[in-house]
Amino acid sequence: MNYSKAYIKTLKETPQDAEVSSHQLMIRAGMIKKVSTGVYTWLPLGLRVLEKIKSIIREELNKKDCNELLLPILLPSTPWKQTGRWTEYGQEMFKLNDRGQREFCLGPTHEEIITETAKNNLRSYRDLPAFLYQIQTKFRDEARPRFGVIRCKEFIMKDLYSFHADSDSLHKGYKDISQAYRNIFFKCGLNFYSVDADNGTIGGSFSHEYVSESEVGETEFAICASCGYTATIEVAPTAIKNEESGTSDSKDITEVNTPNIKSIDEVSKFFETQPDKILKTLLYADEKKNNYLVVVRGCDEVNETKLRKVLHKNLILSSDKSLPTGFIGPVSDKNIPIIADTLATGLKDCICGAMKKDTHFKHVYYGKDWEAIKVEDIRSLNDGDPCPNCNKQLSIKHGMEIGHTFVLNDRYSKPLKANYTAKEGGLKPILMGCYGIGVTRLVAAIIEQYHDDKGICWPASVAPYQIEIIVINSNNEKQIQTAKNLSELFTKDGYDVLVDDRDVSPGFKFKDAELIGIPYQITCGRGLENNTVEYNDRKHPNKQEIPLTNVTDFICKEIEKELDEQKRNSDNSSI
RNA sequence: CGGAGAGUGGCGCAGCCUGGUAGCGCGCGUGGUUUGGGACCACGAGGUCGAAGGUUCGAAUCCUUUCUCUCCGACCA
Repeated sequence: MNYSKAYIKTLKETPQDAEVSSHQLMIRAGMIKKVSTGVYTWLPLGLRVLEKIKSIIREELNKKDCNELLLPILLPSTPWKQTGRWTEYGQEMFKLNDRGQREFCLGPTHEEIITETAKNNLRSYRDLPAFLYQIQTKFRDEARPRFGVIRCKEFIMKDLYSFHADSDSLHKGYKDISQAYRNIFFKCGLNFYSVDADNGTIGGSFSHEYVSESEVGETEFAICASCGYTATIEVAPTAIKNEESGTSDSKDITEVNTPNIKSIDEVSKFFETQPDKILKTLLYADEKKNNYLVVVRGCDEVNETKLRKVLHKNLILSSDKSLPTGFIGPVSDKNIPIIADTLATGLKDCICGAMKKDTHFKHVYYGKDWEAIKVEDIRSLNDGDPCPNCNKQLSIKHGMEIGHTFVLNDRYSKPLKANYTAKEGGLKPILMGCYGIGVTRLVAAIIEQYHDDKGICWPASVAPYQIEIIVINSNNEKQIQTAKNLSELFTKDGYDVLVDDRDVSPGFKFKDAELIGIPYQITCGRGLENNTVEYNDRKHPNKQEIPLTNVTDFICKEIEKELDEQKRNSDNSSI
């Protein structure tokens, strides 16, 4: 492809409404264009990367006997009502009616429809297991889309569903797909972790999140350097034990005037103590506006996923202003049910808000001064907490969720009556697993890991073009002709080549090449007088003159070397 | 949904406080000079200042309403 014919419009200046580097670079490199908040057009350069990633996914899944199909985006409400998710999914779902007032949604995910589709064809244990997947656009009415294509209202996802006769087969399938996922992410060049995760509203028994390491990620996870334990912060259990509690040496609860001392920070300074001697109390409410006081230690944060599991319902932080914000505490006559974190109930002689403006209590003891209706692990782990597996120190990292796998069991097959005839006769619900990869998000994840201050540095496996040939002077016949010849040779070898033949100054071409990040670069310029071209590697810049006769061999070897390395990574990662 | 901020040629911004007919850089077009790090000269095109209403002789500027966008939080298979 000649650059002069390519629809690649780069931007010199960083767009104002892009915050994270992948977003800025995707816009500057002309990969995407925003249409509305959380809705993007994929321009030709971006689309090329998307297609490369899709090919990698297809290649790895097809190896595992997965079958690609394409489900509709427009989905009727009926199966969603049968599984209960028509209401359970909530405001995230785009709903609409047709002219006959029949209800539809734009598919946010496809468990219901795939189960409906598959059940008619999977009638016997002889048909199982089966693996079906699609690469399809999903729609979610995100409350707050952000970070470019990382969190969107419309995005492309690869979703795979597996169908099994028994639990052994399901777990074998799950493991197989996990291996395929590792291969896919390694081939994309990513550093990633597979971590224990929460099932959310999808249901089922257990799940893993695939998280690419990145500062902008919205997933927080704990990792143990010593035993390899990994889990998202939502599910990682607290492994700290309470000391023996007791009130034998207790002092009497005392009211203290604390004018305008509200935050945990201010309270700990005022009392000259540490946050772990203070009770942090937050007011939560359920959907019916029933209030709950949630109590953790001052040094901890409430984990709302854990909290949801304790009460089996969704709680949200209340904006009710009737309680004195900053002075809320569990010691009161208000009769609001209290959910307490285990560690909070272990504190002796601690400080808490007195439910009265500008007042705190000191010498507060659990059991004597306050009690909770539930005492459970409802805090998020902190950096340095002990590992639940080996008790060594955990660290907390940030990452981006790029894939998620779930064991669903009969969560969907049962309500949708997807049954098969078992070997010993009789109908049984098909057991299912589902496995997602955020395809559009992967592009951003890769850029987050592969960029510098000049632009993107694509891994060869997903680069829109593997090779860029820069013609210094597009009026120089020899330079143009050499570029053309080289391009044909590389193309014949199966590589994608971009030839910058534009009549602009050389600096312009170099800057653009760096920005769009083509991994291997050849410059046809002054060296041609001695029959050499200049070679450069985007990721490890090191310009060198190479004789024209060697250049194709040289570059092909460099590319193969990079691809082999990624392949070795995935071969070594068997689980 | 709560808090904060922003809408002025394709992009990035100034002008607004203190009302008087819209400006800069980049990009774009034409001609010319250039050709190894976003070149130079000349000429040129392009904006009902997000929208509606109001105050005023006069509104990008002041007031009201509204829409859109960004950031922090809430929410998020």
